Amino acid sequence: MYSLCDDIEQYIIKLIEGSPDQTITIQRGRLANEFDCAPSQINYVLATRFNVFRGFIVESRRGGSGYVRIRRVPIDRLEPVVVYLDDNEEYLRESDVEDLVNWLEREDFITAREGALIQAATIDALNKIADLDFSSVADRNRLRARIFREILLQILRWVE
Amino acid sequence: MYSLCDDIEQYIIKLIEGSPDQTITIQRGRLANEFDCAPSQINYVLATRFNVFRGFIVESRRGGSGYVRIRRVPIDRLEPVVVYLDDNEEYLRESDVEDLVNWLEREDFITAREGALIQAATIDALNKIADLDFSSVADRNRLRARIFREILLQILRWVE
DNA sequence: CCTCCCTTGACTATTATTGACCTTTTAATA
DNA sequence: TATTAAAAGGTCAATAATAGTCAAGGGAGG
Repeated sequence: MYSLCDDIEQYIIKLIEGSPDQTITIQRGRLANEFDCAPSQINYVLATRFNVFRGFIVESRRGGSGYVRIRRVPIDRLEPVVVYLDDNEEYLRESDVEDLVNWLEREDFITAREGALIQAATIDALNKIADLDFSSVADRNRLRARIFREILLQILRWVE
Repeated sequence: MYSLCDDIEQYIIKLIEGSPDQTITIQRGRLANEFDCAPSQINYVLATRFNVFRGFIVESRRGGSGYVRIRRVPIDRLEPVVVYLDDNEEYLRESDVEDLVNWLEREDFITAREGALIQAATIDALNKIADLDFSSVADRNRLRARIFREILLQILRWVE
């Protein structure tokens, strides 16, 4: 079954495989033109085939001489933790953060200093927003989970 | 994908790196002439790439023998940044965070990876809390500043 | 039919570039 | 000295060039 989507995916993958650093930089408009499709089709392909969970990261810039950069990165065992955070958003207490950070350190996913940074962002900072009208425990836990989640995704994406 | 803007930026950076005191003095008109562009283009590059958040200070003088002086400023302590965060809480936009993080990286206060973690916590995470009834821009900026601030304090406290 | 992808297009957001007009400083000259 | 022209640089708004988002519709397989 023919699919434009798959075509574009294959095309991009070929480009990446042919690049020395597993990174390509393209222009959305030009690519859309080559495939004679709507530009947003490219976004669809990027969102469904080149997201972090499939081991790619995408950066872009709008405006004159804008671009889309696609990079292949190795993925590892962090994914399940992200899923856990998604499922348990409103129950992520401070102590849970501490446990997770300890685990991440033990598993050598993060350095001790990075662990300290994470705790600063998800514990200390959230203890100092009493004035910000954001007091429900569940909401605070959710906020904590979102911050933690994004940090984890960042670790997942990271390549030296 | 050619970008005049990026070209001018690179050119200026080269000049600065080749100067003994990280300072260069140029003439807007002459530079604009070299790049065959509108003089105000130079102002645009200065405003977007060489502002304080990115660690540069620009001074200038008009009139006969006018000039534009661009200086890369080292910071030796993080406290001024923390003070800045306290004073400008409600105006700390995403782009300010990006610029500050880049600065911190260049000054070797943080690693590139730590920079990525900070951005995850203060940008990505805050873009995903629309449902958390926490939508005022100023409040969001404040929250961003608090998180950033705690992370910085953590870095300040950190000893290997 | 129903669902899940795919595909499109209208609308939005961001970044770069240019040009018209304004301000400041210096230098020549009345 | 006062005036004025020339030589800088500054500001701002309009336009162009990208990319992003979102909702609606289409079609193939169950």
